[in-house]
Amino acid sequence: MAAPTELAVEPGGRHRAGQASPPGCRPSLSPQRLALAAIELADAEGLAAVSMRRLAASLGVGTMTLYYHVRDKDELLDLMWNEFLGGHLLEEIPADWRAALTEIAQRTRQSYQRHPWALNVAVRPALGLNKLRHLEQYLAVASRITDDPDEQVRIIHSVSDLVVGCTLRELSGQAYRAPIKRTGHHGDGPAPPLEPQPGFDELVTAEELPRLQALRTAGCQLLAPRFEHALGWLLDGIEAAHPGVGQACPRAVGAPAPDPGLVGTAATTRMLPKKRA
Amino acid sequence: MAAPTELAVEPGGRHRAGQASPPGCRPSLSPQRLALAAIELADAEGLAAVSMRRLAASLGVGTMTLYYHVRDKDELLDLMWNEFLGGHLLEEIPADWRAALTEIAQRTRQSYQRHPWALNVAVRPALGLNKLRHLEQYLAVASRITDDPDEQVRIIHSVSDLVVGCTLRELSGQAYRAPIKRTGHHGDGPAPPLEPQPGFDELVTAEELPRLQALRTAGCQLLAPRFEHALGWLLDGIEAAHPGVGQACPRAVGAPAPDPGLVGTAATTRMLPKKRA
DNA sequence: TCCAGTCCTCGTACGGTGTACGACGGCTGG
DNA sequence: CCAGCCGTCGTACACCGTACGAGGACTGGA
Repeated sequence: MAAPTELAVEPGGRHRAGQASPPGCRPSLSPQRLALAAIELADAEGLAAVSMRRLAASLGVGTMTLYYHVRDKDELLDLMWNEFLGGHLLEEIPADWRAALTEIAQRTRQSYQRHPWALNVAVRPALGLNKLRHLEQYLAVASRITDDPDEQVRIIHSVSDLVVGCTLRELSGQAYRAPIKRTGHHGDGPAPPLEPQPGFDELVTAEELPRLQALRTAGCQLLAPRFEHALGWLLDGIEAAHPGVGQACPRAVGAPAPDPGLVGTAATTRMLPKKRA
Repeated sequence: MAAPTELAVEPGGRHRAGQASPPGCRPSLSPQRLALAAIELADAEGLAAVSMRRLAASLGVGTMTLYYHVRDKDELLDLMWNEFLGGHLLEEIPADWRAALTEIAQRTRQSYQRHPWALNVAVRPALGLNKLRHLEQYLAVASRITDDPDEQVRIIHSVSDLVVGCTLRELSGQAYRAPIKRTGHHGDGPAPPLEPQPGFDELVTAEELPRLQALRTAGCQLLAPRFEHALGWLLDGIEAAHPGVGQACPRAVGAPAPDPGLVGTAATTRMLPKKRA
């Protein structure tokens, strides 16, 4: 469950899966199936549980079988990352640029929260097809704000950086408050309100940290989510830097809106090569 | 070299290192020394090279000796993280709040760039003393913008989130362009200008990604740094949300400015407990 | 002087990991 | 019938984190 993209997987192993599926069409192994199974594992038991042995076992095959479909564990992670990115592509992009950027950001955020392991994989640079699709969607919005390509890129990066940074912080925070036994449920409940750290008091009472102390006595919670505030400020800044953008809403631009079939079909496409072994 | 904080380490092992050093004062093992050695290792050969065996070897002791000073490898990572954070505390906080936030952000950024492994450790929630000091410095600035503690926290988070997100993206980008042999040098040279991905063209020429294609033909580089733009926008938004802050610069507030001695002395202090074994 | 106790070190061993190598069966085309 | 590929997988190796317990150095009290 909770696989980011649900789609029929065409068989065909290592070399060029482009052809039509052979008649005996059972859903044998494939990079995508590997990725989906690995994601399921990571969602359920954390990224550390994704070992080649466990993944193979969960697929009912021998360990080394995986290495026929995947060069590395790194490549497996790349595939997971690509699949993850495909999971939060928008079907339709809102006409208003603020709404659009907000929607993309929040979808991404939710996706990270559903698949916390993705943050540990995010360091990986692999530029997969879905990453490009994601960028394309961002670009569709940014191009309504400015015509300068460099500026478009700056806008996109600033928003997506904020998303990643904020989500990373939030997830480490809630990783704290559930220090052990990270079973499947991550965001259940609205999170306990107070600063949960035991022994927090001893450290903060140090006369060295007056403002933190004041914050604590004020009952302020350090881990409050409030991502929207930050994004709002950033968008305000962007808007101020690009006058004459706010009102002239140029109707719903024909969003690329990748038809669901396409998203899946080409997803088996090899990631871009990373090592030239 | 390049250890974030350089300071005399007092000996004394597991239980309460508070007392004065015994006469025979050779700099034996200590959590701090472990952390510093581990950081040196991680700087030189990446986080993956930091194994208990290698760390022990680099210190000239047996592997299991480490476990007398550290409960876990996790605790070692916590110590590294704490030491890392201590490495970019400001000695003096600029009077102007924009300059102050910018300086904190950039110092943090540079620190991440010097120690890229820290981003992989950043998922860890451990609230060490240096983390609190870092927060305190942020708070010293945020309290000049608003009196609302919750708003202060929101401001701090938004800035630091942007820093983390941006740095994470940049480092993965340059991790790409130096795919193998990640030796010590990370940011040498201004980075090659063009989109370096081999095979990038094949993917982008897909008619599915028109805007990316346009971007590429426009010669725009996707991995341009330009962190300052994003931060500028964010600060603009914050400033706009808090009118009457920009000009009334209330002189150089007496920054906590932890005297260098203090920063070091207490740094051996145990991290806050994470697992309640 | 002896002994008990604490601090610190470390060798060994166990179960886990990623993966190189080569063997093996089944299918297909000549 | 047979060569050759596709896909599978067992074994082995080096490395990892760490539980366990032995042992040495040094202390303070008897």
